[in-house]
Amino acid sequence: MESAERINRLLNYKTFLYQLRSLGFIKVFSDNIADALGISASLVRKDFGVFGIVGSQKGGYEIEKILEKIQEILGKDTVQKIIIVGVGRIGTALLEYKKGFDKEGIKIVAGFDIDPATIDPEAEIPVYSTSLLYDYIQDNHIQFAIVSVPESAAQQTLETLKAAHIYGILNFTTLRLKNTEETIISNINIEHELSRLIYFVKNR
Amino acid sequence: MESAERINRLLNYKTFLYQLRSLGFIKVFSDNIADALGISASLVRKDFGVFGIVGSQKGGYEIEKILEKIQEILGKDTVQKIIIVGVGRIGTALLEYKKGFDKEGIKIVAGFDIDPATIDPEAEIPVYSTSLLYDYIQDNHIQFAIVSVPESAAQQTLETLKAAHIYGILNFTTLRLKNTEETIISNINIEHELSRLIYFVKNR
DNA sequence: ATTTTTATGATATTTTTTTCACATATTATC
DNA sequence: GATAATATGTGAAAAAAATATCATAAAAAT
Repeated sequence: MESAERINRLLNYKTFLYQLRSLGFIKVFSDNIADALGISASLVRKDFGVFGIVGSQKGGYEIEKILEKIQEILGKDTVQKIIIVGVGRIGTALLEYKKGFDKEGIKIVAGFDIDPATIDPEAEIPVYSTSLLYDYIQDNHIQFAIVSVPESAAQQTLETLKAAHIYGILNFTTLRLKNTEETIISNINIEHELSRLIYFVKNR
Repeated sequence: MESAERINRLLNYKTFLYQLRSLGFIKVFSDNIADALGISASLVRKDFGVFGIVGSQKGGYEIEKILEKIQEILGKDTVQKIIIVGVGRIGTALLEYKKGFDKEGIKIVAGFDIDPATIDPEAEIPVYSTSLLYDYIQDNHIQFAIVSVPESAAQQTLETLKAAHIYGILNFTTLRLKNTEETIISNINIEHELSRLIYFVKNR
């Protein structure tokens, strides 16, 4: 399995190459990508080598071919069903990302909330009571969840998800739980991001 | 200057030690921290060494002392003023983080939006018209901005911020601009986070 | 007071990641 | 068709990051 950093770069390649393609480009050189992302060309080539992306000597790489390969690596052939637990501000914002997610084979299939005013099982993306969370996961074989509940509900929510043997959690709460044998937890911490940014600006 | 990874760990140490302290702990061993964060104890000690955090042999580290040192390293003695450009779902969610940010010396001083319905200069955190953005930055010596505008406004917004010589940008749009001499841009891409999570679950 | 225990801190080792360098293949030019 | 130009792909080298090892100091036990 590849390192997190390498997968990050792969995603960055993808984003950049989508842009290039939309500008009408057909081919690209490792140098172009390197300049755009601020890394070295040899690292781009090494990544491509690792992922089995081949170009032609002197002719560079075909954008279309790279993108196909990347989608294959990321397993974007199968649609992944995701639920959102906690349909507050952030949860709602994510529900609205729908279109962008769909394009990438990520399908948000339901939301869960305790607030009766938020619950709406008839919506395009239905929002159910959190009390149904565990059973929904079981019945629909859900593998991924985004958690955007308030601090106070975080522990309970994460425990429920683990108990339901969910495979991956994108955690927006500040509570940090460790990965288990079954569940990978990816934490997003805006405050950390800001603090880091401030640190690097100050120590530039 | 330290690596991004090391600063990340420092922030993780901070979060974990806050938790420990709130549980009544006074001292901590490198082993405890290592176990909690899933890294090795020697890495914790190496980090501490680099940052000038010292413990006592056999006695471990004083939590209070570590936390003081971390705050010092992160420059949390001075309050940083931040603005939010784009007060939609995500922008509003961030405005509501206020309390958590304040605690960390991060002060959101204003929002900016083009929607007249959102503009409210009298609110606790005032929301102004985006047309005032450039002048506000100049007049108030703002160094940091969070950008959470829709895709269509991203390019324009980021250009304005760069032109206003802002030092750091936390970018929630999918547009990726490179750092300039003056401005560090930190990109947050939820779709990438999800894709990475899915990749690691699938290739576990 | 002496011995034992144990956690730090520094150094050495190992592992991982990135860069360098160049042979090779492919396209363009003459 | 031969020659020149140039971008890939790869294996070696360098750099960076993480881990292991262990002497030492400090607390606890005897």
